Amino acid sequence: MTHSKTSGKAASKRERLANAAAQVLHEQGVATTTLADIARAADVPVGNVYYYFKTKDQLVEAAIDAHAQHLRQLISVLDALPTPQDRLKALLGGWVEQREVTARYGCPTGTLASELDKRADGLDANIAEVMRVLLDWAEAQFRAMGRADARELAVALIAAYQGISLLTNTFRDPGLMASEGRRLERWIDSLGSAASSA
Amino acid sequence: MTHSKTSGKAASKRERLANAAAQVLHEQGVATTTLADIARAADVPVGNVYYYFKTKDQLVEAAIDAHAQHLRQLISVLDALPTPQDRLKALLGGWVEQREVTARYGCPTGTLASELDKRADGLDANIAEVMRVLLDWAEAQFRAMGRADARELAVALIAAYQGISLLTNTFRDPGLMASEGRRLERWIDSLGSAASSA
DNA sequence: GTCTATAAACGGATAGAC
DNA sequence: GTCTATCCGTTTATAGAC
Repeated sequence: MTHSKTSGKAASKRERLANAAAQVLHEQGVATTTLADIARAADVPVGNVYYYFKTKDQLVEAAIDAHAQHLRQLISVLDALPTPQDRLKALLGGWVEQREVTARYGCPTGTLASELDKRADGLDANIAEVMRVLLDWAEAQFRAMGRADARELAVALIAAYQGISLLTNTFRDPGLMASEGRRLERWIDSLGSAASSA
Repeated sequence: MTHSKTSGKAASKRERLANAAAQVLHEQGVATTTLADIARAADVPVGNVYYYFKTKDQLVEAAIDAHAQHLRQLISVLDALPTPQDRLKALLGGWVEQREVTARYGCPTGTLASELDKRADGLDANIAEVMRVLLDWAEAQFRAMGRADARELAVALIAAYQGISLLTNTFRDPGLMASEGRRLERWIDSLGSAASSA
């Protein structure tokens, strides 16, 4: 391999491109984003991009990897918290904190998943994997709370987030995310290890 | 105006194009869909499209109108049912029935909203309006159930649908929609005119 | 009103100089 | 390893014949 994954000093040009791709693809979507857009954001000449990524798809793939990396980091922070309720609520808190960005551009993972599912390339499997990691983590929290229906609850929680992200974005209204965040918090509180109040 | 909105007999070429656009844009997304794709689906020669729609955006707009029309029709059917609970559950039932299509292509309105929000054109306002009609209708049902937090519940319901549509599509798993549909049905049942069990 | 041929623009990708 | 110039396919959109 020609490129070391992480050089000791500043981000390599390859990393700069991957991170720029993650950001610009989130803001503009993959369809409307040109290689020139990404190159400009990374402050790299257009033609030079092809030295690091042979196709646009490889750049999209690198952006997904960047999101996956970010998710792993988030999870490791959450896992330091004492109870599963704390961990889930901290996840919620992060979503609400990001509400302004979400109102403008939607959920980074969700919008990407939505767009990639329409394309022929196999990248949809990559983004599905990222989503599955989050789903599995949430399921583990509900299971730690003693819920037998942990998977269903995890699906409901992530779906609630993806859905409210879409509405927040569609109506450009961060308040929707804030309000739904509070509702979900009450919902988590209401889930003892007992009843199955849907 | 040159074109009558509805000629007595078969769908006009303009209508054929609008309906073909609605379907193909759902299946492929606006970005990857070419005018040639829509023209082929409508069985109209490519160049001729421009006689009816001056730009691709106008065709997208017509597709959104078709979705709005479809929604109004659905609502008028639901409104014939006796109780708000019946009406909401019938809405759920329709979503679950469509789960195979959703697994393949996502929610028609949601995927469109997600994609249009990334584009410079003003079409995002059009699709937001469609979403708002559904939201307002759901709110009216919860209000008829005596809930003071009707708007919040309506947002939660539509968000749940949009979110589970995204997951159903991402994982190509219709079972997710079926399972979440049952959960939401129990949730609606649990909402008396009394407690605010989030 | 309907359709064909083609112009005009754009964007992904490559060749090759430095 | 870095960058410029350019090719080439695709797609939107138009001109104009029928």
